[in-house]
Amino acid sequence: MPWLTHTAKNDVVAQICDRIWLAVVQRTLRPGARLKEEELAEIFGVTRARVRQALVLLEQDGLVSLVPNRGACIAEPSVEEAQDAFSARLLIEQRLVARLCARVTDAQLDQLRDHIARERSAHEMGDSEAVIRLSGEFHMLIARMTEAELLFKILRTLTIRTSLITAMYQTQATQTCGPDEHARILAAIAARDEARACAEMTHHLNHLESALRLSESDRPVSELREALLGAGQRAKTG
Amino acid sequence: MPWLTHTAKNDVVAQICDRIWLAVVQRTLRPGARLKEEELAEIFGVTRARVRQALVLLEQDGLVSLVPNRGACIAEPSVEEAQDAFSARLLIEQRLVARLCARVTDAQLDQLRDHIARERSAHEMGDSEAVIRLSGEFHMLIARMTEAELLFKILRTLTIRTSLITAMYQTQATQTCGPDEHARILAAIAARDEARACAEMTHHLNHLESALRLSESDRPVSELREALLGAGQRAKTG
DNA sequence: TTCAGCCAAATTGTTGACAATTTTGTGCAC
DNA sequence: GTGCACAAAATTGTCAACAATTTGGCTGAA
Repeated sequence: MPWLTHTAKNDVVAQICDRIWLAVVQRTLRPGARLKEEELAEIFGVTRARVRQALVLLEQDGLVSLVPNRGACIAEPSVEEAQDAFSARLLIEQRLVARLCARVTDAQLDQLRDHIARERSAHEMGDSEAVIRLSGEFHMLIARMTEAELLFKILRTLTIRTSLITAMYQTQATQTCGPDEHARILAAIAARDEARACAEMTHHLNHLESALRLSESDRPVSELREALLGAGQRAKTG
Repeated sequence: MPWLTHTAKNDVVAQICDRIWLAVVQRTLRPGARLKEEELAEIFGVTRARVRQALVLLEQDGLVSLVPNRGACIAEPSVEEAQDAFSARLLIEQRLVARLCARVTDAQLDQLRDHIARERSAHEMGDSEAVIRLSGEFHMLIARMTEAELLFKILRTLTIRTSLITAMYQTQATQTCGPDEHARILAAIAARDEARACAEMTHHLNHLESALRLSESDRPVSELREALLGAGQRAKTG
């Protein structure tokens, strides 16, 4: 079910990746959390070798940072990295949505409509896990429909990155983007209006980013320095 | 020295990756070539585990295809995949070069000039290995200078892909792009002319792609079917 | 008290042997 | 001679024990 899955098969390693990713976006696993191989191995009922493979894959996706001889932990993307990720994602998704406008079929439009309906349903039922999953899946669905395999792959890793970033920098205000903006994107695609679709996608991603604490003024106290120097010092450095 | 290197450290695995990549771009290892783990392990004087790690990384970069229980071989990107790769690379590099125009320093310009000089030198001396390496490095240098870490990473894997594609589909006519087009790109960057820099980069990449046998009419006879049916049959199928 | 040095515990990295799978080769029936 | 079944070889996948590295605490001297 999860869309993150690396290989299509019933791969144990891919399942481990998915579970870790899910724990991160659900904020069960906080950024910086230590990931001990043996512990994970026991949790998932596999050997350490499998866990190790999963960690390597997750590092490639930027979800965990892997330091030689010192183990793995959930990555802590900086504000700059966060902005980079959104910037890259915008570039890719603009291209994807434009491309889809030119080639989308009616069947695909129905599929997208169906997906948004499911998003709405999950939203109303308050199933936050489904909301998160489906929300990401919408973007991946568009990517897959464009049949640009490479951009699809790139977007997959970028989505993983932004998932982590969202989990890390999110405010109480906006947990996830509602399905409404997705609907607007879909409408533009259905109208085969490239410019509008691009604009809606841009708006959507900018909205997503702006709902995070990425400004200088109110960063989260995740960084040790900031946290320990306290508010008094921050005025000086800023 | 090689710019492909995955991790900055003196990582044995990264070296294996580089050696394999180099063998591919030098056409010593042809697409489709079988990569037996034990064989590689013996060649590089390492254990199979290391080779395995390298193969996983190379698969992520699209240089080798890895089939469960059936081993690894040099990937054989289809024409569609080749076009996708160039298309994606164009998208990324346009962005990168535009971004660099806005932030390039004089020192960086000197560095680029110096690089092109080395390209020229290698070109004149007929050192084809250096030409290939430096040619790729020029693009990576631009990417690094923009300080967009993510786009840099993405471009790295795209460059690996296009290296393979070039090796696979290249004609006798153009082995590699000469340093002249790089010089034109640099000139546009030096003039801080975003539009022109983009255009030059676009021209350069299109030139690179158009020098390959990517058209329907004359595909390489890499596929077994094509190769063994012979020219007589090809007329029928085409 | 403080800090360098050192030892012990915990954790990661590596290896080689073993299991599972696929491929290749052989023989038998038809 | 052809096709199928079965066995043997080659190759990949997995594992658990062992080695190397780091971390934290302890001791003892300045």
